[in-house]
Amino acid sequence: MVDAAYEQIRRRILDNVWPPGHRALEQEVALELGMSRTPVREALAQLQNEGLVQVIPRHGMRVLPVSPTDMREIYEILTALECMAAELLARRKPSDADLQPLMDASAAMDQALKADDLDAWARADESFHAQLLELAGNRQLQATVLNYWDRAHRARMFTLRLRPKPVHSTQEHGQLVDCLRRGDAEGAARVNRAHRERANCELLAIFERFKLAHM
Amino acid sequence: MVDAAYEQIRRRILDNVWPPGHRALEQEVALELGMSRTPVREALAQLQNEGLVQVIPRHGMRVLPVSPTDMREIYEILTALECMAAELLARRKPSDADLQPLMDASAAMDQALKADDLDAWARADESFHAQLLELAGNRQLQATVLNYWDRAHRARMFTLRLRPKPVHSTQEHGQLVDCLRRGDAEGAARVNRAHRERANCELLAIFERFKLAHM
DNA sequence: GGAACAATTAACGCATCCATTAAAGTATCC
DNA sequence: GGATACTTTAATGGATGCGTTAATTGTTCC
Repeated sequence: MVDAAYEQIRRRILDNVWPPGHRALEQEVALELGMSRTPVREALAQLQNEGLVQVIPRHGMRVLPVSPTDMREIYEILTALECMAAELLARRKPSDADLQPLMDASAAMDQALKADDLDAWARADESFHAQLLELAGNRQLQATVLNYWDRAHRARMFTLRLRPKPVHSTQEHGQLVDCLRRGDAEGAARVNRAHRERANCELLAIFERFKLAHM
Repeated sequence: MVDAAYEQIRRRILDNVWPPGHRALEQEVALELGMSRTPVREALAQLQNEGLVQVIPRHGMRVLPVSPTDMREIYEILTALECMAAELLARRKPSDADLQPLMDASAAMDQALKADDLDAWARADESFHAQLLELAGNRQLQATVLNYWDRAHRARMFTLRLRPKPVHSTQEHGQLVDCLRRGDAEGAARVNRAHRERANCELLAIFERFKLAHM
């Protein structure tokens, strides 16, 4: 039941049903989820150290906003970790069959872009990076990166429609897959890093411009 | 009180008072810490997703061993994140005053090595890396790295007296500080990476050799 | 009228309690 | 003698209750 509480609260936050700044008492959350305070407490504690909410004694929980500073920090970390994932994968000399999921995701991104379906594009992009992590074969890394993705998720969704069409991404993903296929760890890290840094720049610029500090 | 429980359990684990594999029921832990099961439960949940214990329904908690695979994964992550920290710090063009704590820690390591005091050396080494993180100025990074350190702590302590005297480390730390002082981000990352990879190799080799899989 | 102090309310943190369920032990049957 | 089914035990997860404490409101004094 604590899992149910965790998942439901997490979903509400990620989907902006409970927007940043939203407050609720333990009791209110418990009532809404149809359970007692105990599992809610545990779920909130969990979400707190994942950085999604803050629990303030006597004031219940508060959905944490993501400041531009947070975003910068998170993207710095994600860049480092994902480059590492790319490098690890390249070192394993993956076969084409191994890389198929990545190519599928790339193709899906392409198609979504042609169809002008940004949501589908975002899903495919996420899938690409998830597959990359999966293939890198470091479970701890995977867990950590997934957590940071959660933290950045809302901001990404906000900027999705504010930034130029992600035409570069497909090409860059292609380059990355090439490096991986060649087992070129250095290259994979470099390409992925460039990809990430460009994307991060774009995002952060929009973020600052729109003064989305209140997210 | 949940904080007290968390700290006490964590200490017992890190100090090997409760060795890897140690089991205890919630009730027993609660009794030992002089509190009820509720705060213990919450502390254990926390420690579980930090990777220090596992909570098995009906069998209480179990102190998690660290397998060679875990160690490899953890060190991979730590390498990536610490290189990033070095790079970030170098980019900020730190003044000599900023870098003073690092040089102090380096000096302490030197001194401990001369006095043949491995524990003091380990503390100074930890302090060096902690300062590096602090100066890098990314809070999230700091929290994540500290967590991974905890996970690797026991293994490090075990290998401390099994590996050759860490004479290289001082020199490498010196090189790193030089890069930082010059604001040479690339160099800082490269030096730190080499430093980490060498140390990791040593540790993992010992780890495998002694079949410390049961830790 | 404003500020300070007191009283009341209510949210939280922990303890306790209870229902559920899994594990262990025992007895019976093959 | 072994295996299966049933009983019993005990640990857990969640609910509830209670003491503590902080916030708010009301009252009084300046």
